[in-house]
Amino acid sequence: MSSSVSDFIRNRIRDDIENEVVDGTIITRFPPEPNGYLHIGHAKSICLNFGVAEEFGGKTYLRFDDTNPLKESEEFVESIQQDVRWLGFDWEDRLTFASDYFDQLYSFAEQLIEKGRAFVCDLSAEEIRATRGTLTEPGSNSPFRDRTVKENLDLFRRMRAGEFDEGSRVLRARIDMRSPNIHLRDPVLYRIVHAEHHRTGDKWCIYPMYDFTHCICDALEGITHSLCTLEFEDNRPLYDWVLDNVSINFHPPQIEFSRLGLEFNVMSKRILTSLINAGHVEGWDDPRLPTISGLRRRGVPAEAIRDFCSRVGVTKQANLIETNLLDFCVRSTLEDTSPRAMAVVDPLPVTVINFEGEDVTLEAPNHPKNSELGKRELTFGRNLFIERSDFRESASKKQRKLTLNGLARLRYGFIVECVEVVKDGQGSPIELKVRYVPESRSGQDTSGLKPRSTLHWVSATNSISAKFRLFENLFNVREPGSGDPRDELNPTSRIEKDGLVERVVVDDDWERCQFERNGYFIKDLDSTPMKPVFNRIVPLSSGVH
RNA sequence: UGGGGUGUAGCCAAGCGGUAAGGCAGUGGGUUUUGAUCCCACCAUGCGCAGGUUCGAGUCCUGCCACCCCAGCCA
Repeated sequence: MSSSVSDFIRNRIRDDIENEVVDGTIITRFPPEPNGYLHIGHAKSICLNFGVAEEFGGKTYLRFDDTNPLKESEEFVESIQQDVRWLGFDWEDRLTFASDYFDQLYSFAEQLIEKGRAFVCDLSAEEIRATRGTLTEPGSNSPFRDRTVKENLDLFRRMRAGEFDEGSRVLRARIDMRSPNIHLRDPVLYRIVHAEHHRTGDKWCIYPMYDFTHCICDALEGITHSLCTLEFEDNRPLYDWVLDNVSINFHPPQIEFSRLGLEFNVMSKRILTSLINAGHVEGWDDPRLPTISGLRRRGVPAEAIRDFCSRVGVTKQANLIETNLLDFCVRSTLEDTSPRAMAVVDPLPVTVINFEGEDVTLEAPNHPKNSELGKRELTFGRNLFIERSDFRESASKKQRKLTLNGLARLRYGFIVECVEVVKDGQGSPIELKVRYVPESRSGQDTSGLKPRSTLHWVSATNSISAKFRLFENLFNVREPGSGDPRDELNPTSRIEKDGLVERVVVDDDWERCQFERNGYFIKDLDSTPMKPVFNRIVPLSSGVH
């Protein structure tokens, strides 16, 4: 029941329990609008809401805030549920929609009218804007502000009945056009939208606004702590006003925290959508995107995202988290559990000139520490491949390269000495001729040689060709989103390589694994039986600087 | 220039009047057949700035400065 995590929200809840300001269990909610896919910023909110409830023995609702039929769809409702579930959270039977409450919401609106706290306004959107005032000047009252209750009720019912055109009338709260808080200047509560709603169809042609809906839904569901992001701070007085002026005997406190910022990434649905539409990325699940579906396809485990969210913490401070923290979380959840294999992303052919006859079968553990992950066989023969970048004709002792006339250990195999470099017309190596040291076999090495580098490799007989996708930041500016995306995008955010992978990885359909020295990879859904495709989830951390 | 917020290390973040936790990053070292992992050590005389109160201030008071959010019939 007590938690190791501590932040101002959990402290507040702990106090509320102690001081008995809440009775019964803690109830939270995650309330997305189904107008896009979830991203890692939502994950922060999901981990907070579900996490808090879990820690205090409470419950969490998944509530879709579906009050704007123009932007919402079933596709998003489904993907959001999938993402929340994948992240490891369970709302059980507490799946709700703001649209479930449309009837109740409507009668609360009539209540407001009856109390003289709301009125039907015939001003156009432009006129409302013009009379709202500015940040420094007060607004002015609508000429329709003092209509009688009877007239307001009649008009509002006719709005609902579909007698009026979109934009011709709205229901407004009657608060204070001179309030320094612009949200309190007679905010719109209902607007006319003649559109099909993904759940309620054509039952309604008037739809409640967020400020009217959210607080009432919270109250009806008995949400004990309504957690939202900082930009809603100015909405809080309106949240409270609505609940104070409607007959509901429950009033959740709204508590705001700062949204997640991740450097070199954008969370804005608008920008994400435009990146997809402009073809800069391939869809909501592009592995370069910070969307949950993108991270999942990238290979990031849900556990790593949860760990990340907990390490980031919850405060009111604006933040821009470094990507290295996410990378760290990914590596540390993968380190102990991922089997190892070898893949050569950019192959350089190697001929073992003193090797004759049948291939030698070697054995390699699938994990250097965790023997439960088993072992596999490698075959060593005359034709091998190493990473092109692992060879240099000459290199300093610091650089762990195979050099001409130098030695290197082929991991779990033999020590080889490079005796000749075959080059193309441009002078770049196209083949290495090496001699292996027969008595240097891994595990029974009697050669006495101590080469300073160990290289990963594959043999022609036990590898198959594969595509590797290596990712970098999608953007090359820390805080993108302000300029033209084309100037901010990283042109090398996705690099594709044709290489080779140990065939056991494909044959046995390994899920995620570490290709030694290259990073953690996962098989992508673009794979075909002939050509597997691997996404690099994250490279290994590099000790060289 | 109105209102609402936020300022503690490169990035996060504890701290609740008693002498600056922790994580990531970084640096140095050890182990290592992955430049991985793991282990050890180092990393703020300093808490936006300036005053004040106090035996004692990141914590209280006053003034200033910087940054973020708000003028949708979006959420």
